[in-house]
Amino acid sequence: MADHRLDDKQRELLDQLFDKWSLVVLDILCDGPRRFSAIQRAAGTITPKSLTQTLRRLERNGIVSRHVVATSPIAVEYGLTSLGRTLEKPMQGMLYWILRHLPEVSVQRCGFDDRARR
Amino acid sequence: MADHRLDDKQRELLDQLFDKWSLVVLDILCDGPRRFSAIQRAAGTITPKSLTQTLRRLERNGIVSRHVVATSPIAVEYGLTSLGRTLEKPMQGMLYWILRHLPEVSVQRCGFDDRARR
DNA sequence: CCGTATCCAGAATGATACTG
DNA sequence: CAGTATCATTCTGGATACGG
Repeated sequence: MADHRLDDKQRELLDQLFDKWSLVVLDILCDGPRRFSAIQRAAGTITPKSLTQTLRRLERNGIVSRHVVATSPIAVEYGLTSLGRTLEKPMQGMLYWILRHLPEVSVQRCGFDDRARR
Repeated sequence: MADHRLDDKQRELLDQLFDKWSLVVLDILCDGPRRFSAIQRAAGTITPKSLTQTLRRLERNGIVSRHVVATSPIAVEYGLTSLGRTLEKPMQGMLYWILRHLPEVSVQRCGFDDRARR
């Protein structure tokens, strides 16, 4: 494995998957389809503008689907596509790493900052 | 699984691991320790400033180690720490996803853009 | 060789207000 | 409800030049 090296196209996609909100939104959608406002609430502090942007990009990449339900008032459901679901496992791997190793990272940071102060 | 939701600290770490260059650099270091200029060459177009920034941050997070060899001229070797190596598998999972699914993503993009044009 | 310093353009993001 | 529009600000990263 690893005879690769990322080219520009691949780095672009990487950037889009790992921008400020994409992973957070994807993580939410892993639990099932959600409506715009539900995602916004779950994500914490994201503004509607940023959320729209994030969802559009994920939709464009074929990872998220957008379904309009013509009720009144209107409802829009976002969910993972089949392509999006293939991303679920590797993504959870990364998120799990964060959960598991953040404490150790915090320790390392303190050590680094102490050394830097001297 | 997945009773979590990322808090601010966790999102911060996520942002640092997935900034423009971190994954590229980590990917290079997976193959073994490398010197500053070797990383720069392998990464493609990164400027020394950005590379320094990326390496410092990874070092601060305890993921990358920096070792100065007092030859003349000076040499500096960067490598993964033991903590960094635990990140290798999940990271390769993501990179592999990119390699594997980029073609499909490209197709999806074209479809999306076509639909948008109308 | 391994960086740091400075400057700067453009992208990303937040705040806020408004619409179908 | 599900966004869009606009403005202000911050943040990122490239270009370039220089220093230990």
